Amino acid sequence: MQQRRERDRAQRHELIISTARELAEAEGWDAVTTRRLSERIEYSQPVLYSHFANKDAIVAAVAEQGFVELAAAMGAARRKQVERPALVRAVVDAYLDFAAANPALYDAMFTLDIGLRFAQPDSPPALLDGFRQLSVTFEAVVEDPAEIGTFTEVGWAALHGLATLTRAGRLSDGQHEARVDLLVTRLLS
Amino acid sequence: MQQRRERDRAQRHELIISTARELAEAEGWDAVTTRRLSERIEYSQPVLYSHFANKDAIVAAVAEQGFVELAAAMGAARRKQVERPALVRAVVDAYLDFAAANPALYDAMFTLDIGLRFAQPDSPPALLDGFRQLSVTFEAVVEDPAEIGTFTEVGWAALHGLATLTRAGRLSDGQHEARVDLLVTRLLS
DNA sequence: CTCGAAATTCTAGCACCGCTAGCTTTCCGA
DNA sequence: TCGGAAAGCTAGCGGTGCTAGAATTTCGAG
Repeated sequence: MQQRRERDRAQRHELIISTARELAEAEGWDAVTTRRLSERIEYSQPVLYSHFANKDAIVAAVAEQGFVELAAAMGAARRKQVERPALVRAVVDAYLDFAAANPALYDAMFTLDIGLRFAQPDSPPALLDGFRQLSVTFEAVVEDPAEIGTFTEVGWAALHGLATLTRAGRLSDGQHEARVDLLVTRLLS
Repeated sequence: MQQRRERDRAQRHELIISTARELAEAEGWDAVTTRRLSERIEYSQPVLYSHFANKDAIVAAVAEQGFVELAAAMGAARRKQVERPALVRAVVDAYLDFAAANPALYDAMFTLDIGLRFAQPDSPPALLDGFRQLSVTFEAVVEDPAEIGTFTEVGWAALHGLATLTRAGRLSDGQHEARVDLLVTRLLS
């Protein structure tokens, strides 16, 4: 009985997150208002606030889901390729494809920038996992092991820059392959 | 007489832009509301709308100012250094220093992402100028001239990624130099 | 089965947002 | 000095995130 209630509550918690995500992906984050969101889940606004401290916390929950999925996508890509040059390329593609396929989700993770810190006790494990997926991928191409951390950060920054500038329409169309080729051959090999 | 009025009007136009910029830099773009802005310039809200179509147009005007200044900063750095490795490094530093020194301005240029397109007739010349500053800088380090455009886009993406991730506090502290070194030696040389 | 406290949910409202219709004031040439 | 034009303001619209307090539902004790 008590458990039944907690189960229902957890279910509604997830419903809020998935509904916010769908609405954002369909119409952008500006369309995700507490009114529209509460309407969609068929509860009143205050119910949202019994699950989350504020709207930012809802966005942060969506972002965390994104980090889990991004880490999984890179992990899957890594497991499919073992040879060196193809491996790096596969993970890079996985990252950029993820960003392109889930623009609103990627916004929640990076652009909207709720106060999610890295390398803090409160930062979600998925966030560190994603970083580690990149790190392990680059291990093969960097000589000095002490350099891996820095190398990963620079590689990640390059990927993030490509993802955001592409989304903003600020890079020339039809040159995507050429850019990724250049990045992988010059920086990541 | 008529001219006097036009001069006053142009002056107020600039006042709006600079006030918006100062307010954003001091308290973030969330604090830049039409009410607070009109209060600061000591006119009522509708006056803002006699100069700009909407609030986004004000942000876009600030962003354009940013593109002018960024292009100038890179140009100045380029003119101070002529030797090859130091040249690239100087321009890269100029870019990252600019982003770090003017976070709200950089947000207006890239993150807030008003509908500013690149390579369109309506895109401000300063925007193309900035791209050209990078392009000219990289000319020396890329063999195939046909590759310069792609090379510039990738280099720019890496810089943009570093700037945004650094601002968000998502890269490890105290490793900035190491990251820039790595980027310049591996990608941009 | 009934009652009443506790848990849950909703209504209604706050202060703020971007934006604008329409009134009031100021300007300036005839 | 006057009157039309230009300029600026007040007040308000529909929207936002968020919340106090009222209304409802739940559910165990008697």
